[in-house]
Amino acid sequence: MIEILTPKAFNFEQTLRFLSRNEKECLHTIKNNEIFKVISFENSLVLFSISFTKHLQISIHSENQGQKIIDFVKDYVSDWLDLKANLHFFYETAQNDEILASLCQKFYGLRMIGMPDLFESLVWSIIGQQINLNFAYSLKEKLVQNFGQKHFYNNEAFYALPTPERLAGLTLEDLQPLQFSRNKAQYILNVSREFAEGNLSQEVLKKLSFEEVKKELVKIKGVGNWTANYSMMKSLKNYDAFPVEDVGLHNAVKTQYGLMAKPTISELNKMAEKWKGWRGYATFYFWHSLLG
DNA sequence: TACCAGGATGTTG
DNA sequence: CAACATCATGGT
Repeated sequence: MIEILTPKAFNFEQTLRFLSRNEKECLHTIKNNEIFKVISFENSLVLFSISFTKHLQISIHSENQGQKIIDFVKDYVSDWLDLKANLHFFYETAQNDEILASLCQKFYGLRMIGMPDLFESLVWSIIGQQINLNFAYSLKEKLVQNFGQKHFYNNEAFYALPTPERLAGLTLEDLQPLQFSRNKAQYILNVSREFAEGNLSQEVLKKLSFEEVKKELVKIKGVGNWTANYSMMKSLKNYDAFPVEDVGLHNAVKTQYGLMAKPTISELNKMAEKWKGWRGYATFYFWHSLLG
């Protein structure tokens, strides 16, 4: 058993609530308050699980339990659950906005559940463009089950995202029967090829400034402002990345502020000035409010 | 049936 | 830079 100490402001209950938001989610599984996930490490799959009693307990359910794997999984979990952020500064900023402050109180200790793998967040956000979330999960499930990596444990299948190389080798005709629109399929192929050919990598982007990273991402046809900001907040820990075009955010803001209509982009940009420095984190809290 | 859904691209003024 | 048209799939 591997233990990861958690900061004071850490709420495992809300973490589970977020990770359970859709039954079709196929890149992790939750059973009895334990989170299972398969990730790829040095060309092999590693299944691990996370439970919580006072602190996080990690179990690795693969043959290889070497120290390198343990360290890799610990880093992954710390990144995924965003254990290193200092929420104090976010909550301090939130005091500028009564509505956000009340969400912070309600969800105290909720951390921005991310996607440590940039490729995953790009694929997922492209899938989610312009369609409802439930259908998006359904598309992701088909993509993963058809082209992803399968790992068996106790006669149960766990899936990992297809590699960029696997998806880069596909054609539109492979994806359209799965109900991907032609544009959506093409956008996913575009991103996959950028990664597979080594034109785009998380390591290189980490060295660039906020604006430089966004510029690199938006170069890819199919990645616009929303997708770039989504991936930057979920994978690159840009806590101020702000997907202002997000319909879910619009709905949440309308509800939380009691507005008659959804805010326009420019209205929302103005409102979000109060969250500056933490606009991505604020967005995540508003999204969480949609779970009811 | 028209409109909406965790948008993006391209054209036009 | 803003406003619009177009894309294209499923749900209500």
